[in-house]
Amino acid sequence: MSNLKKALAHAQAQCLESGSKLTEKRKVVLQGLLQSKQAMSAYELADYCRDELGESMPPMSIYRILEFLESEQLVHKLKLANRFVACVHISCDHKHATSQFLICQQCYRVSEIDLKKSTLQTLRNNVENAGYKLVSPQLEIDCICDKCANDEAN
Amino acid sequence: MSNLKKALAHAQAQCLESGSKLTEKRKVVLQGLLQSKQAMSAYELADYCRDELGESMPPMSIYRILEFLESEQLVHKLKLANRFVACVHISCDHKHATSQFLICQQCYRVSEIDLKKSTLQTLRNNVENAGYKLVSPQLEIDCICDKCANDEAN
DNA sequence: AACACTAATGATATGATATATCATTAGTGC
DNA sequence: GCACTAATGATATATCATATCATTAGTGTT
Repeated sequence: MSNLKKALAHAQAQCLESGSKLTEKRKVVLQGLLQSKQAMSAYELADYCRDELGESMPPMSIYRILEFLESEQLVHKLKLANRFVACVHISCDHKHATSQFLICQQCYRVSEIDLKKSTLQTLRNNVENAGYKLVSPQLEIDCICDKCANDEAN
Repeated sequence: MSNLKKALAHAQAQCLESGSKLTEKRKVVLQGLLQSKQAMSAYELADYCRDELGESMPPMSIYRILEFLESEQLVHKLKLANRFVACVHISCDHKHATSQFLICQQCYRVSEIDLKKSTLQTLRNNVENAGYKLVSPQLEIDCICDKCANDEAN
């Protein structure tokens, strides 16, 4: 079974478990994100689904579906880039830790890596000392990927 | 001398030093941000300047001026919120460390606090291990401020 | 003062991201 | 087959941002 199929199967199972449904359209959107090498905007994703996956949907539907997928933790919204990525842990069974997203500001390639508990704890302390509460400890960081860095150098 | 005046004087001095000018309009925009309790979008700031400071400017000018103020490190752009804040260190003489921004996602109140060197180093290591380079170590975090948290509870 | 040069701002158009709202269709249980 | 709810479509519009060209204001030179 391909990674893609495995991921989609996992997604479907997870939706079932949470009492929701991974409809055909939702599956297509998720597939689009899974296939993409980069984070995509809703509009880019709409184009991709239409052109590459033969499923045309209005942007509004894409947004709604992304919202659904986010609520199922199958997709993450990156506020720093106004773009979306599939969760890398989509095929994992265990609950995953808080993520840290390294976002190439040039090509929108993204790495989702685990945030260490100790680092998270440090951040949380900072936040509370300042009179705030953490909402989403999702950490997004502006980076440049090695590939783009090399391209720039040349 | 009021804090506001002090900050503006500092800003002016700093611009002089860097060979640029804090024009009247730029000063007004900066003043708007300094007076505001929250981060503001460019359009909100345009309204504020017009309504409260009697200086009407097209949004395009606001964006340009914000870009200028950013380049002078007098203002920070918060990508997480698509909004702008005045730098809290605007009246400091020393170079300040990397900042961490705690952003109330409800009212856009923002705290700019220092990011500890050790935390920054940890993040930098994570990033490099994943094949990325840090671009802007400015850390923006989605929070909720105590006030909004209390309001919610009631 | 007249001129040339550059920096700053204005005006206008448009692009990109996102949300609100109402209509329609598809699925589900009875 | 009907009633109900969930999902999607259609349309409009809000919100954030940039591109581009025109105009104005400041500066230095003569």
